[in-house]
Amino acid sequence: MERKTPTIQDVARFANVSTATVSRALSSPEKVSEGTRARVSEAVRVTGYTLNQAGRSLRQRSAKTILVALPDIRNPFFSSILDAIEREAATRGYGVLVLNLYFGHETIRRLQDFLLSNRADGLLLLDGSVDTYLLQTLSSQAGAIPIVVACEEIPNSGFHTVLTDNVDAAERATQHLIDLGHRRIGHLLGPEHNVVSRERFTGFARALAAAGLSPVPEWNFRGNFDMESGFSAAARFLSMTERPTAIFAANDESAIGFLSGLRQHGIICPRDISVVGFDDLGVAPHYVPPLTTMRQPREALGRMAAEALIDVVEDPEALGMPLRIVLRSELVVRESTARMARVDMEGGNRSS
Amino acid sequence: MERKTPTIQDVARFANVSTATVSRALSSPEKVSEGTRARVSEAVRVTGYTLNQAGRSLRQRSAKTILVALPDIRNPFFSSILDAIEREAATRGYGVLVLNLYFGHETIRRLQDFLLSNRADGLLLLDGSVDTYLLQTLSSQAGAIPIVVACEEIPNSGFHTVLTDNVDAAERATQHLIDLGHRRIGHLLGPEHNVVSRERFTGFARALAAAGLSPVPEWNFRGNFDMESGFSAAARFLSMTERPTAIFAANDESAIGFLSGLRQHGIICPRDISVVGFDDLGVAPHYVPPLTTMRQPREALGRMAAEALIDVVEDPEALGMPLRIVLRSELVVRESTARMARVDMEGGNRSS
DNA sequence: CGGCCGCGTGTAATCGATTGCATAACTAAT
DNA sequence: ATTAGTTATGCAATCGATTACACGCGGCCG
Repeated sequence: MERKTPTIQDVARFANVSTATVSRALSSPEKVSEGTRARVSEAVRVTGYTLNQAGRSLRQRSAKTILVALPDIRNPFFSSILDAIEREAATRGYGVLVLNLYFGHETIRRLQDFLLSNRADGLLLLDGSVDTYLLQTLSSQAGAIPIVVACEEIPNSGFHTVLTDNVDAAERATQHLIDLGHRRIGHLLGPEHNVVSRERFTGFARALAAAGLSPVPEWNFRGNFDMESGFSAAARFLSMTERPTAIFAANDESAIGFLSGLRQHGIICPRDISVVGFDDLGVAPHYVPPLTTMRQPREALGRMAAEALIDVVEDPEALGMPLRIVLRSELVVRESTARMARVDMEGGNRSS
Repeated sequence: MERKTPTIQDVARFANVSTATVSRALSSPEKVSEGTRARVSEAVRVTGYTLNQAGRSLRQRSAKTILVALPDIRNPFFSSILDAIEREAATRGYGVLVLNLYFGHETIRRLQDFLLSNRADGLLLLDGSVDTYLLQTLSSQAGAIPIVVACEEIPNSGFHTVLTDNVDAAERATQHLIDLGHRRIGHLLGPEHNVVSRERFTGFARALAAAGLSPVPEWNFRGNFDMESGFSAAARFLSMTERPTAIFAANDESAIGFLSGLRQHGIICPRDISVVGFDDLGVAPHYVPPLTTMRQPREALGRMAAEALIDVVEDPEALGMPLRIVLRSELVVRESTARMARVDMEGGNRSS
């Protein structure tokens, strides 16, 4: 009863072969004769043998594990990407380690440790705001740890990258508002130093410019990708006398917070204001009103990033040049955006 | 340039000591003289040494990693628990492997492999519907893999468990509706074979019974914890002539789907119906109307579960009896529930 | 018939860190 | 001065799997 977990030795003894043969029978069956193979299988069955990954890792210097580092697991946007990554990794026989990214050296050190200690074979980074220098070191050293950056771009880093067309998508989202007749259009921004956030602002500005509209700085509301920041932005919106008739929000969460804040003061979407979001969260179609939003192909993004990373892990030469995949987002029109009704000159809104 | 990652040997050579001393200097510094310790530190710094976890795992038969198995990472309820788990694990120096649980033997085998192959030292299970027999085998064998079940209870399993007071919380949620004067109360169920879902139903029924109300089977709407199922339930609700005036939904997501479905047909909450949800998702305070809901202490749950698991991993005797922690949920009253207005006898609702 | 090839298998080294045991150098006690 | 005890360190075995190399055997070719 007090037996330890069986090792390859036990299997070998039972099948009357050497451990080398057992190993071969299990990982390259074509190298052993049919009879031996059968005896080994049987022995595995009887002894209840399972591989000890630590032993294999040590010898092969690979852990069959990838490390996913992300800024916030709780964010449904990231968690659904993580989900896709896990699925892809699972089908290729890899485990997935997750790491929350906070600020400070502590985190970076942890990240480094995971990679350098052979616990993970590669890094899938879902955040562009990590110390680039350190990462470069990691990936260019002799150890050459494969890195794929997803969601956010680290400019000039030379890392493989999988992302969505943020600038273009933001431009199209804004264009949608313009097409509906809006001329007074504001933007609910993402975090100040966030790459994605900037790209979306760029797209927004570009659409305005293309339509010959001049940007109004007061209509750029500081935000933070979360509901609270959208809620606060609503307060600022309400305090203004010259208000926009439409808002492009950097993501759905802030859009929801914003709408929620407005509604408390009787400003109703889409009657009084049109709002387009970004991400197409699960709740978007069920919000009140259902949200018009840019849908990012989250599953595809996660899957492709994982694919790419594992490809490189298994064959560092696999991808020649640094890979750069850009996935197209799709505008989903629902009810939070509506055609401008009447004259545009009166900026005020009455409460219901 | 073509150097491999430095090993403990390199450090030893540089510091002019044996590998044994280096090992001790790093993991039990008190066993080494001060001078040597300094030389080793210096050597570590110069060589850029980092531990190879595979080597250590092999020798110590522990991976400093826990495995978290959950039914759906995308679900914000689970992802925020996962977040708390990761934080706790990080502070104790453990890595976190995640595993999506699907159905079928494939998944179970994977789970088993992870544990038996020494890739993880313990299992944190966020789902009660896994084959109990298999788990029992895992945890009672000589290997004795520590298991903690969180969120859901596996009755009579003898596993350590951390969960919330589902039955009681559901009873209190329902009681809240009763307190508001509702007498015709329905329930939007969770998945049929789900433990949590059943517990919440039990609490619901208990509250009804305590108030002397007789349950109406047609008012139990089949659901699935997701928005779509809530949305479909709304269709059934609308087709009924005798409708409840209040609904206790098994979770916020289904509550939102339900409300969204009703709203499309002009049934407005809380004017025409009161709804109480469960979980207090991030969107709950910003929904229209803001959702009354039972808030589960998700962070605490994740943290305590991780704590307990790591305690057991590090000292199998740490917890004597199977641990059972029950955390109390808290009713958050917002605007989706309102006092019954007039006579209760006319069940119909008019659209606006 | 001799040499070569290829297949299937075994032997033993190896991956990197930890740790039981041995040893040496001191200190303290008798 | 001898012995016992303590502290710091080294030696070498060990964890479990993989794999380079060697070997034996049978078949085939010249």
